[in-house]
Amino acid sequence: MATVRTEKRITIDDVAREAEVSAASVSRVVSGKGYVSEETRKRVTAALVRTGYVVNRQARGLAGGRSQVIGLVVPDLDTSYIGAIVRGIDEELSLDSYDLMLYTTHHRKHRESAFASTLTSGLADGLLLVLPSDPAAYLDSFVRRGFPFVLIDQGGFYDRGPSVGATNFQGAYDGTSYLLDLGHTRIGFVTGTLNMGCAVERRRGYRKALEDHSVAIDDALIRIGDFHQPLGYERAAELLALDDPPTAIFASNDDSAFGVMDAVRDRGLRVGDDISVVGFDDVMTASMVHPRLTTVRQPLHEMGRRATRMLLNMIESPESPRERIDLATELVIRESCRRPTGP
Amino acid sequence: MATVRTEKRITIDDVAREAEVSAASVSRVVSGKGYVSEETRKRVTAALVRTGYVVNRQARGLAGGRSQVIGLVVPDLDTSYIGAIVRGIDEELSLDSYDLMLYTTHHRKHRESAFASTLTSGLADGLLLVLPSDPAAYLDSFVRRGFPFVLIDQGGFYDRGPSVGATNFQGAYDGTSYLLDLGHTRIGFVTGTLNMGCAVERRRGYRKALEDHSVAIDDALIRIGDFHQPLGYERAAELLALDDPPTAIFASNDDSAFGVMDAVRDRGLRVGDDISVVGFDDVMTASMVHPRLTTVRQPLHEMGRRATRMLLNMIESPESPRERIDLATELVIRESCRRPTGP
DNA sequence: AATAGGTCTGTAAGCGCTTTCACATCATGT
DNA sequence: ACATGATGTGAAAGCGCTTACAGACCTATT
Repeated sequence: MATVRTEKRITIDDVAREAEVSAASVSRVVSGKGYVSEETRKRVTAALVRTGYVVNRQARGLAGGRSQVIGLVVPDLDTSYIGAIVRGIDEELSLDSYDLMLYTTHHRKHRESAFASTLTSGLADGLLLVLPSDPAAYLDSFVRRGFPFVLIDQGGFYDRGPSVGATNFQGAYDGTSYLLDLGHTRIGFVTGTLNMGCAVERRRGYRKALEDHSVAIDDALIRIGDFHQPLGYERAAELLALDDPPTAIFASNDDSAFGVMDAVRDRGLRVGDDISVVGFDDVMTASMVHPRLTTVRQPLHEMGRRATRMLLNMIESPESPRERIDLATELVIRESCRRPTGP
Repeated sequence: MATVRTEKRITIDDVAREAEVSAASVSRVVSGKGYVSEETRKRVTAALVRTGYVVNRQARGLAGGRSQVIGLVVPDLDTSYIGAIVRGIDEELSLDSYDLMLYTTHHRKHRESAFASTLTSGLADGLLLVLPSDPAAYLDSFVRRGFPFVLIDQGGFYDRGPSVGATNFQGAYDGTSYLLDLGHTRIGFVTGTLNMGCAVERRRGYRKALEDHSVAIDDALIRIGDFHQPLGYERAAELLALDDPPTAIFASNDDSAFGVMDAVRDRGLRVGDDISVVGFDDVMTASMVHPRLTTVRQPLHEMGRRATRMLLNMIESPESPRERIDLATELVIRESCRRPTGP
């Protein structure tokens, strides 16, 4: 007898034979479009169950249908920042049973464009880009070719495509204002990577808040960071070593803020009591460190969802208008800030 | 004039026409298999460049070739633990220009099997599963159908498939021994999720080390955790509230260890000086907390790479033997442990 | 000189699906 | 009674690619 090696794959024709209808009818039942009589639907559904049919996505994609795949390009997977966004994307996608193709650029720009061409050549129906390093030429080509895409947290550099972001300026403004209202006047600021729009916006928010509260801007208090903990530590250490050190430090994201907290502690000071610290993002860890970090919450999860919903809409109805939305940030007050102790 | 809406997609026939050869020849040049004369190769290559052709993966997949996609199923993306593994996978994959299809189960088991059927129905050439919650029936069906897959860090529950993991037992043994050698005899242990093989193995390593050092096992010192920070905090708090509290605590992973550290601090004790803490994994943050965490390093990145390489081999040569490998862990000594202070 | 085999190429047959299209059938409005 | 349109169905044409397959042309080997 022949050895049973790989069970034969069940195709739409098998189902059609089983239900004694044409493959076209099966297709109509499965995809839910076109006219099908109640009778036929029943027969096919039964046959579907009996055979255990699973549609072949490749064939479907090829035949002109959607591939039901969307591509996601992210810089990396190391931060829970990305994790939160992806969770949102994921949720929304599974609602419409789309699949996710993941591309990690690791900040190497050439990979972004390489992915772009693969994905648009039939593999994906649309593209989500998180923090694209420098919204390069390929985005324009998407626009030209009418290929659906949405930028997430791209922060203002590329303005010809739909995007969802957060109110970075306002968030930083709020965080800084909170510190000012507490009575701080020497507030250090650790920026993010300044070739990213959001980082620039946050610095702008910080500046504007000081201005509005008639506090002079001291450039010595503004240090350039990179959104990561080690450099946050470094910058905070520099800030604290100043002759006239700040009484509070606002970091451009939580990761940096954790670095700042470490630096404060390593200098023998207490976070909160001696030096107030504010972060940005509100990643999960922010509420787990001690003292729990006061931070500007970005609705990352929601950003993921909204971007996905937007993309899915664009795919459904290509004529829908391209939006650009910024979700509201929110100051989350915890225990890392106090009134400054008088000299 | 007709409006230019979407630039016509360039197919293999376009290239063939441009190079004045048959589509078959183009295919042979692109895929690099079959005989092609130098002359033809040149012509085609030139045409390829001129037209900017990108192969349509769906069509290639359908036509019987590989889809050049591998599926990855992970529980979530919140931890840098997964991030490290994915980075390894990613690296190895891009070497062979494979693409990654990502599925996040969020620990919901039914999603695992749903993904399994989608992926195996033509979408992916192989599957990588990180920490499959409970290596269920679908794995058996993979085996039966000869569908290539590799389990990552699955830790011993399913033994019919190839896998790559780490020496969990030995790692825990080493960590515990280190603490014992330092002079600790009352060593608390916070387990991971015990329905996971690795968690069980680590507990076993802890026990064996005590045994080998002739230290009695006190079950009151073993608390069940879940690999996450909050429960780590909880369990450590319980441990420290004991009448005869431990002088050291070994957490089954770094995340829990961070919780333990917080609990120690919140009880007014110093990590290291008063209570030694050891973790497992060596995620990036472990070297960033204060004091820096002594931990058992798992080569996560390497695990990702090896698993991927293994999978790719299986895809290439289906007859290659199925391996099960465990990569060595390594104790990384930092500042979170001291000799116990005598009473 | 005859045969064997390697090299190279194009034709054509699908892969599994969706989607016209043409053709039935049926309820409705006049 | 008839046109009208909505409803339902299957045959067949691809989607863009890979891969036998067959034929043509070359060496080598007997």
